[in-house]
Amino acid sequence: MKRPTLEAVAARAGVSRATVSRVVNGSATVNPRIRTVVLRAVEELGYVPNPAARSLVTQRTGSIGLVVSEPPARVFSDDPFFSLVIRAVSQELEAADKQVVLMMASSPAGYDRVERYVAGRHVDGVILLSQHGSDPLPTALVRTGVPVISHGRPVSTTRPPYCDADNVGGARAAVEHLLARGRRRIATITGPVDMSAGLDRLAGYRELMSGSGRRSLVAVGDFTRDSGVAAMSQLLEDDPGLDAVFAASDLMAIGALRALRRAGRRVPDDVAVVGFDDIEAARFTDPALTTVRQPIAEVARTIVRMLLDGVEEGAEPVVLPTELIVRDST
Amino acid sequence: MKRPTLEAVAARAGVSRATVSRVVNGSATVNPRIRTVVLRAVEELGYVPNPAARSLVTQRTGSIGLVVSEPPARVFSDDPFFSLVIRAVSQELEAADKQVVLMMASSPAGYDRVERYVAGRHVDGVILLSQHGSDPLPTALVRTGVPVISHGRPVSTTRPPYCDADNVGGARAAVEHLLARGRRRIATITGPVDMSAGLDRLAGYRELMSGSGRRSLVAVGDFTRDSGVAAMSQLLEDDPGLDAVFAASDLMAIGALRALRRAGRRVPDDVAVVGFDDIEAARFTDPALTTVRQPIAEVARTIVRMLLDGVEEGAEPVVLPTELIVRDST
DNA sequence: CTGAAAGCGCTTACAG
DNA sequence: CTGAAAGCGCTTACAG
Repeated sequence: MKRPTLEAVAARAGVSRATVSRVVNGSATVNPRIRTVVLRAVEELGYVPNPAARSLVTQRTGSIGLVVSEPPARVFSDDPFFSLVIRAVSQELEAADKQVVLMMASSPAGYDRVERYVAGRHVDGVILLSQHGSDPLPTALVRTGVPVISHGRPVSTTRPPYCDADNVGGARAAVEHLLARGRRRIATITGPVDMSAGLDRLAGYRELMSGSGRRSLVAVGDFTRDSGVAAMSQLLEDDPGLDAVFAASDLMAIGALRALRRAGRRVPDDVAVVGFDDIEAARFTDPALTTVRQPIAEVARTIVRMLLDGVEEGAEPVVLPTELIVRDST
Repeated sequence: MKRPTLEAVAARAGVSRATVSRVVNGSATVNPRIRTVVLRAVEELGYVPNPAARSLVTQRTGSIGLVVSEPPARVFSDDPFFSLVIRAVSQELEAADKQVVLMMASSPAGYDRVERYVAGRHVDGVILLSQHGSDPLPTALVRTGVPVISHGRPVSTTRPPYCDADNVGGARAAVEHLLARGRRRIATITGPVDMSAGLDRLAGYRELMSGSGRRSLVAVGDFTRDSGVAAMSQLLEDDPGLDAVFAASDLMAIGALRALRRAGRRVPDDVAVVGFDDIEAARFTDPALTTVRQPIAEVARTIVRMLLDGVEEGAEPVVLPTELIVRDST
């Protein structure tokens, strides 16, 4: 069962290959009568254009690479954030009739593979997700000449254009809220300190703390629940009198809740807890979690638009506002 | 900045295009000395093969489509199960040096788009995830002639080869455990009844209940937390004396825990709860959740192997064992 | 082991 | 508006 080619359709319709090509690609300059005949032939033969042949001549593929730069053990691990981002991005891309090629990279071999793939022009553009400080990919990919947009502020020396949520502002709002609630000894559990989301949320916290003349109390986490448990236990040991904690992710906040429960602290009576992300699970904790919501879909939409609009290196980044969602944990 | 072609490399190395092609593709029949020269030229020019040209002649693309057939609102919503599966599958695929094209389909337009893409031979094979009863995609994709393997038992009339976890056995083990713990009025919260995972887990429950001469007590859910809350409330209304519930997903079990808490029932004292999946969150509920673990990575590995081995329609399905993980909720 | 040549299936100036 | 023809960048029998 060989697939019919343009040639076959042309023969059947009694026209040239060029004409069939024009009809298939929706060119305006085709006689309506002929168009109808060609369309019928396409239909009858079940013709579907060969994408390889097409992109060989057009030099475009219609695909966009979504590069997730993470230890594979974590990427999708259990963190809904990535999932939500990936869904939002791919939805936007498909609305623009682009296919999404999902690439995970987490090892030198993985970086190589992704770089080769992009350099080989398998994709017309790349969206970079979740980069860490040591990540060689932003630089390598920008060097291929393929358009690159970063999801989240890049930490690499190469700075592709990016869109991000307002992490600093969100953290600020969280701490402000805690202060307004009368909390005085406010700790934070940070994200990975080699990622901009981790860094920026910490910066927002520190800014407000030092601005109000208070001492920072910091424990480092990595966005996972388990790290939230460990960090909270550590904080309790460092300052048993703390009365609030701002966790840089909801997952870590969930871990913190568990550590607090184990330590016999009541939330929010003894310790208030604020998370970040507003994943669905935040509504299901006991007590329900106060958290900072990110405009995930909007960031995705913006990134796709930037990529399709051909935004160049050096362009102004776009930073979208976050929103504090107050529930029962504060 | 034009990309160098095979031609350019050949010129630089002083050999024919055919020879360069052989070297690049690792053909054994090349004089080692020549190979070295060619490799140097490739290096100096930064040559990367053009995939479109290559696949135009080889008729292969090196890509595998991962088709997720779900309302976009749910796919990645907050359910880590999909994420875990997608990660596992793409890891296996990349180990086999295949690229992963992620395709979400949830509307007639989406189905069409996916079908055209596959029919256009953008991919060498397709893995089908999460089909619902009314899903036209299995049939449409099988008809394209592209190899299709299903993740999970298909519910369509067309039956592509598949690999699945032992859903029936897992449900059976959950109910057996509940019976062994002395529970007598055991309810279940089902998954969507147009999906095989929902159907099979319900079948396992029913089988054991009727086998032990008990009446089934069923509420329908859709795998989400919210549906777990609603279903549990319903069950409590239907039979206030129930002493156990088997939820067909951990997320629904989490919802059930919340509904039970609200209703003033203690877990496990008044009501024992068992989930299904063993996602990470199951360790963080209060009390920690007893659940049925699925071999997600193993299923993924098997599916990829089946696809690459060219398993044909009509082949024996592979069903992998599940395992009961006992924690504090029973 | 190597090269000349055909051919994969399209698109797109260029004429007419 | 339509067609003949060149060309996109590879791979692979086929000779030698």
